[in-house]
Amino acid sequence: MIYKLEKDKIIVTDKSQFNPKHILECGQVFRFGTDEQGNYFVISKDFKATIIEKENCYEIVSNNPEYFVKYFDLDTDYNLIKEKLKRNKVLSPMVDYGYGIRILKADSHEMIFSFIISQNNNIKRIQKIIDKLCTIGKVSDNYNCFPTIAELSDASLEFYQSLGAGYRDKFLKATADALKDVDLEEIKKLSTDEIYDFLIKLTGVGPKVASCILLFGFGKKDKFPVDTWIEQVYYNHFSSEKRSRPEIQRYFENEFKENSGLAQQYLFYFERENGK
DNA sequence: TTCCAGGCTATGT
DNA sequence: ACATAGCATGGA
Repeated sequence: MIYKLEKDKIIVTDKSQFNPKHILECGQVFRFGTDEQGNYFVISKDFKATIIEKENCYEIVSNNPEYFVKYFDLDTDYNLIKEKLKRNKVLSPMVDYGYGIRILKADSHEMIFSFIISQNNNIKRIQKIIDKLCTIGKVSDNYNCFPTIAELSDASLEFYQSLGAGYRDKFLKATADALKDVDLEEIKKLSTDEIYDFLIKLTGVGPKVASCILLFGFGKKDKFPVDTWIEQVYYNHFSSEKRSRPEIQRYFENEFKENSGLAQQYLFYFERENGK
């Protein structure tokens, strides 16, 4: 057990496998930042958490501690997984570099819209577009909740065009319409392959975006999304042999199996922080 | 100015 | 099934 759950906060007692900078800046979610005191905060769905560093622990202060225990995957021991992954000698130093990364259990429809926006885009602009999208979400405290599917499908094409999302605006509108009468809780009961087939039919969702949604929004930790950064880290550190993105994905998923998603995050974080 | 960013759709072969 | 042009926007 790496945490204690209290009424209004969580105490994370193992700093070796929980680091807010690593967790939030490795690109799995986009609604985060630092406050005036330099504390990281994150907004997910309807809830907000602020992470305060103490000498021997982190305190996660939030309006829903139970939600954030699941969100930060605190019942999983990442040190065991890290030992397994470090058997790969190329990955090993990258695990040490991003030692505090955890795979977040984010909201599924929030991930669908977030990663449609992410395609062929940069993280700074993705964050700005998502912030604007959230202005139609209800206000809680001093922040906007992520919009519900009803709010998203009620929004006009003109609204989506006002986000500065470029050509992705019509993808967002089409997906909002497609999800209007879908219960994602029912989709979650399907197999991974069946969920993938459902996701990839959505306009603006291809193999990479679907893999990200499965990994972060549906808890499918055996998925290894391949984007430009992963392509780069593959050629820089693993092989110079030319492979397509689906081939690179299969290569890594076969190498890292049920922990592919976490391995992918170490690689992505390392390359983004250290690559040019 | 040109290139690139957590790629996808549409349209060829 | 695989290859590639075009795509909106903004920052380096």
